[in-house]
Amino acid sequence: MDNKRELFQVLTRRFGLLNKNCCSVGAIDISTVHSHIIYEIDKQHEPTMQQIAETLAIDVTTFSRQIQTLIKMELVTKSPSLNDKRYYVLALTTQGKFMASSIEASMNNYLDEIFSHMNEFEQETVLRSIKLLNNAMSKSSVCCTPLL
Amino acid sequence: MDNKRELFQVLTRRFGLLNKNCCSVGAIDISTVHSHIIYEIDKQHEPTMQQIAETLAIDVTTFSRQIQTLIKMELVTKSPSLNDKRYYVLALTTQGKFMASSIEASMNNYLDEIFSHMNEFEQETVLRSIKLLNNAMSKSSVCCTPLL
DNA sequence: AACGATACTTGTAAAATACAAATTTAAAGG
DNA sequence: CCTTTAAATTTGTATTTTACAAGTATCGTT
Repeated sequence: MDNKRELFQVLTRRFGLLNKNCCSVGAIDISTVHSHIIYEIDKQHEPTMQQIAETLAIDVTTFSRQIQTLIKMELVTKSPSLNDKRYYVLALTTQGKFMASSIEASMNNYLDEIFSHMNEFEQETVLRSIKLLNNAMSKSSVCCTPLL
Repeated sequence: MDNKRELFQVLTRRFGLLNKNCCSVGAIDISTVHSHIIYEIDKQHEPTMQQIAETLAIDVTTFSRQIQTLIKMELVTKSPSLNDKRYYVLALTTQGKFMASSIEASMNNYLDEIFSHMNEFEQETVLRSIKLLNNAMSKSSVCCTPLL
């Protein structure tokens, strides 16, 4: 009964696809990575570059250029911190916030649709299990170390 | 209690990391995509280029070059089908099979380690839930359409 | 004021991606 | 049997993504 790996392999792919399909809002099309960046900037309180890069386990130099792109797209702003000019504080523009909530909405739609193929009890079980799994992964040493 | 999205967001990232970390076997370092390709070639019976590309939802032209790389690395072979010369049949070399089973082993280690942070009952529940989720996703229209 | 440490950016070069167009082979229609 | 159409794969080209090494600017400590 050790098809654990197979289950995870398929699930991983599906998640990848879900994230890929998630992010066309209106005319603007956004990459998976960008959507994760926007998600985190929205979630964290006055995050700096490094904070987001670390949360997402992205190389800082790569991240620096990704932010440049997002700024050009007018979704994100980057302002030098007043206390310490080495830091930059990231924030979403109005358009960026709109994008974030659009993605949130479509992602919720996707998930609701997926969950609609299960009964009430199964839905509960699955959600609880994902929490368990997340928890176990956060305790694990082999993965996920750079993540919160 | 609708943190469904958040749960999935984090889980997606962790899966990504797990896959990233999975694939250094000996001196050879392999990308996430390549490991998925090797996994599928190993799993499917005499698969063609298009079959694998479709299973993994990778653009065929991109896939063509990825296979070229894997052939150069001597992990994969590509032989023209006898029935229909338009097709190529993909297979793993001895080295490729070794790579596949090495990744399999290290992936199982990772998963076991993660599961070790849960009790017997939780482990059962989580596994069952992942099956449920996979199943629900396969029925869904919003994601995963190109996947089996 | 000088030192190293920290946050971030650029130089550069490799790899990944995808659209359009080409190539080869097979199947179908007349 | 020949022509046309379709299918599987490759190349041309151009963009994007990535990451290491090295750079710049600022801070804290002494």
